[in-house]
Amino acid sequence: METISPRVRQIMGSLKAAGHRVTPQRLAILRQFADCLNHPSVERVYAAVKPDFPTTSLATVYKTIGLLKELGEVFEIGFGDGSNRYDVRLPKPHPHLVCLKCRCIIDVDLGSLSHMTENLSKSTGFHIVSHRVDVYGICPDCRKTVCSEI
Amino acid sequence: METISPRVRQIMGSLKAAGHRVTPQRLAILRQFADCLNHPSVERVYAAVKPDFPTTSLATVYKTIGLLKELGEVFEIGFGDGSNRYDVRLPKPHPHLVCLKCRCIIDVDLGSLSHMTENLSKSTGFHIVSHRVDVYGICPDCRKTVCSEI
DNA sequence: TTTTCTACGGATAATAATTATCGTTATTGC
DNA sequence: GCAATAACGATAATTATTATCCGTAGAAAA
Repeated sequence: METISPRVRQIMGSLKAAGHRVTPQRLAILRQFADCLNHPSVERVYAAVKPDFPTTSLATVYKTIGLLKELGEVFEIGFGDGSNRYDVRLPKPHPHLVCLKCRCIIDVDLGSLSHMTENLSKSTGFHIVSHRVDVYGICPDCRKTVCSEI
Repeated sequence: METISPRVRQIMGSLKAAGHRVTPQRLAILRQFADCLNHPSVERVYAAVKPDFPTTSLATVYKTIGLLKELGEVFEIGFGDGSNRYDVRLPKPHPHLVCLKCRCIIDVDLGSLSHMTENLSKSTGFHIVSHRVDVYGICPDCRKTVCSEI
């Protein structure tokens, strides 16, 4: 389809406003990111864009993500084992629920986090900039198949 | 000094119970980990052990940490940029307060996290295994010098 | 429209943290 | 003390990410 979602249009404006070009490759990456893929890895974005732009390089995906990070339009969820995931739809710190088996990531609303950071700031003297809350477990789908895979 | 702290003694028992040897190198790493260094990186542990055991290899530090992870005696705090930190004193998931400038890490008590995971389990069907809460900011010390460094 | 200038894309090399390999050494049980 | 084997240490391999470099395409000016 040719329609461009509001979120993609918003990011396009953000790119232009910062003096960057909106190239076909970038648009393709953006659309996958914002409309199709949920919390994807770099590899997944790369694989999704490849069919439309067979010559696309991994480097281009990395560069585009770097640009979006700079503009604050993407939020990076880093895991220790070198498998970063990205969130373009809600590009700010928020709690995640992560399945340890299939690695799916679900956004959850825990509320009252602003109070938490306020209290922390008072009690420790830190200037709070950001936060990260991850809860790890096994998702309902994976709980069904967990035994058969051992 | 030659005294061995209760925590180090506990881990020594844990190692022996699992059929592993307590070698001088491992003991040196353990003592730094459990008694001296707070949330250290691998490099810091390596540097601290080097004076006592000049021939120590980075590989040995990694292997020892891997062993302690296996035994559940160390908790790994992974950052996306490939700079893991470790916690031997309190080897289970807990909230951290991280300074974005000097990278110091402080343990904080936010309470009521068990209720949070209980509610999450009910509302999402996940089997909750672990969690991670990180709050990022600038620590009081760094706030004093932040301007002079620009 | 043509020219120019520069950002961008793509291939590949470089980097850096971690893990694996392998011969040698040291520890433990007998 | 001796044999079996776990552990050490040096180094190679691996992997995600970043940097480099050159050719190209796209915007702006003439």
